[in-house]
Order: sequence, then C-alpha cells, then structure tokens
Amino acid sequence: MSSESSREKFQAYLTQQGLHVTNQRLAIFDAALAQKEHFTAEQLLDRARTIDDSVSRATVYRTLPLMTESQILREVDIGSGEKFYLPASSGNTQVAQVVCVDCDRIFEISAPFMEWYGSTVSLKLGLKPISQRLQVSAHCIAYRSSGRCPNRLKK
Amino acid sequence: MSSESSREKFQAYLTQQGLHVTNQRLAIFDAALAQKEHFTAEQLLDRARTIDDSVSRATVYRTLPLMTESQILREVDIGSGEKFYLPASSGNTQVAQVVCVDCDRIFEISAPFMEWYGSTVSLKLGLKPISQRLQVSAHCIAYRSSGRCPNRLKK
DNA sequence: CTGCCTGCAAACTCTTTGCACGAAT
DNA sequence: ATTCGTGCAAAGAGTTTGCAGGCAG
Repeated sequence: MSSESSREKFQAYLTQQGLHVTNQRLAIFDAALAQKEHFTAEQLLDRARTIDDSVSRATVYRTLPLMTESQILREVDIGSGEKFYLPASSGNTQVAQVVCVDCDRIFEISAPFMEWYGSTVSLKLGLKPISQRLQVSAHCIAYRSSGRCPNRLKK
Repeated sequence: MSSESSREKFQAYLTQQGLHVTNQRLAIFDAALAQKEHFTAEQLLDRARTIDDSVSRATVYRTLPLMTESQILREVDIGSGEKFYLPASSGNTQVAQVVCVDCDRIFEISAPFMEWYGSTVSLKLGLKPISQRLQVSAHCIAYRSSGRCPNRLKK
C-alpha cells in the first residue's frame, strides 16, 4: 500500500498480460510518477529520457495506455488537442477538473456526488454508466484584479 | 422566437461584426440546422455541399466558430479526436452528455445543478467560472441483454 | 529460441493557414 | 472601390503504425 507498490503493481500487470518488463517501460513509469502536476506525452518523453535516453516517443505513446489500463495513471482530456496524465494515486475517481483559461493550469477537486449523478441519470436512460468527468473552465484568482492571469503560458 | 429567427440572428451577428453574408455561410448555416443529431465538421461539409457545392472544407472550419460565438451552435467535445456540434436551440446550457461507448451515440440530458456546482467549487478556489461540462460514458440499453450495442458504428 | 519490444520515420486525422482570385457591401 | 471571403493545397499538431533488428522470458 506504500507508494513503492505502485511499481510492483505495474510490473505485475505487465507479467499478467504476457508483456515484457523492459528498461524503457520502467523508465517511463518512473518518469510518470516523478511528475508533480498534470503532464503531456511529450513532457513524459523528456523526463523518461533523463532516466534512459534510449526511450523513444513511440514507446511512450505505446506505454501510456498500459499505465492507464493498469490504473497507474488517469487520463485527463480538457479538449485542448493534447491529453494530460496524472498518477492515479489517491484512488479517487470522483474528481472534477477546474481549468484556468489564462494559464492552462489544471486543478483537481473532489466531486463526490458525481457517482450518484451518473447512476441516476444513466439509469433513467437505461444505460449502464462506466465513467464520468466534470470540467469547469474558469479565470484565475489574479484575473479579477489584474485582468489576466500572471501564470499565462501561451500567447 | 420561431425557428426561422435563428437564421436572422446569424445574419445579424455577421453584419454587426462587419462580416459578409455569403452564400457559403448561409448554406453551412442551413446544413447545420437541418441536422437531427450531433454532427462533425466533415458531416456538415457533406450536407452543406448538397445545398451549395462550392462550399469548401476550409470555409466550414472558418464558419463553425462564427456559429458557436453567435450562440447558434453548441460545441461538444467528448475527447474522441473530433469535435461535435449541435444547434443550441433550447438555450439550455446546463446539460450533460451521456456517450454510449458501443455505438458512440451522444445523448443530452439536463443537469441543472451543474451551474451551482461550478460556482461553489470554483469560488472555493478563488476562480471565476466560465463554463462547465459533465460527461458520462456508458453502455447502451441493449448492451445488458445482448452484450453489445446493436447500433455500433465502429470496429 | 520465440515472441514480444524497440526506434525510426512515414503515415494519419483533424484542423488551421498562406495565397491569389472573387464576391459582398 | 474596398474589404472581406473563398477554394486550394500545404502546413501543423498530436498520435499511430509498418518495419527490421533487438532483447526479455
């Protein structure tokens, strides 16, 4: 249950699926868990290469699905062209994302009622809910006073 | 307030923005409002060309933002690579999407509490909410009995 | 050994953009 | 007359894939 078991969990998943435990996959795994915020495939590639410089972009893209399927990572799509990832550490799947439209930072907040909502509404339609996501776009704190976010990254 | 006024609304928006009312834009508008379900840019292009075969893909992509800005269409991004659009007829912005993972169909359902939630949570973070979206992935009705959705479109 | 994995580069999908001509105001 | 709009084709961004050689089990 400690954080190290996450690595074992990943290895177990690979083995159980008849997949090989390679240095590249482990480097990508370690790079992913070292991230402090949401990260992109490209950022993961950069970081993984500092651990094992033989890691290629293709392998990163091929490994990401393995890590999401094994519940190591959670995928976050905010509709911006590229996907973001985050260690699924807390096991909390009932979370919403608040995205600052100025600095593009992503905040995660718990939204415990989401599960209830998904069940309620989906059952009304006769559907069987699998997952759900709630995202809020917003302006940053500083926006109100300065008119724009101090952390803006683009434009 | 009848449905015809929507066309006038679009023309008014164009004029007011100093933009020209062209046959292509009107064809795209008509094609969009003729859609019964969520549609993609490509589907819109096909349909618009049945009205005016001079319509190009580029113009469709250039016109879509005009129609969303003028509240004619609502954009729906379910994280599938391509964006979907829907006439923003009912003026109801507090809606969630339920996406069937088997047939990819998108159902829209009202979710009146979304606004409250966005405000509550965003204000706790000191942010100023702009918009929000709630999406539920689910299996179709028929999935439970047959094991898969009869409307599956892909694979 | 056998089959899965890898890096590379090319391919793909959806969308955006530069350009020179054409049309709306 | 201007200014904006258009189609075309090329460019972009992010991601996926075919291939021939390489490594884990």
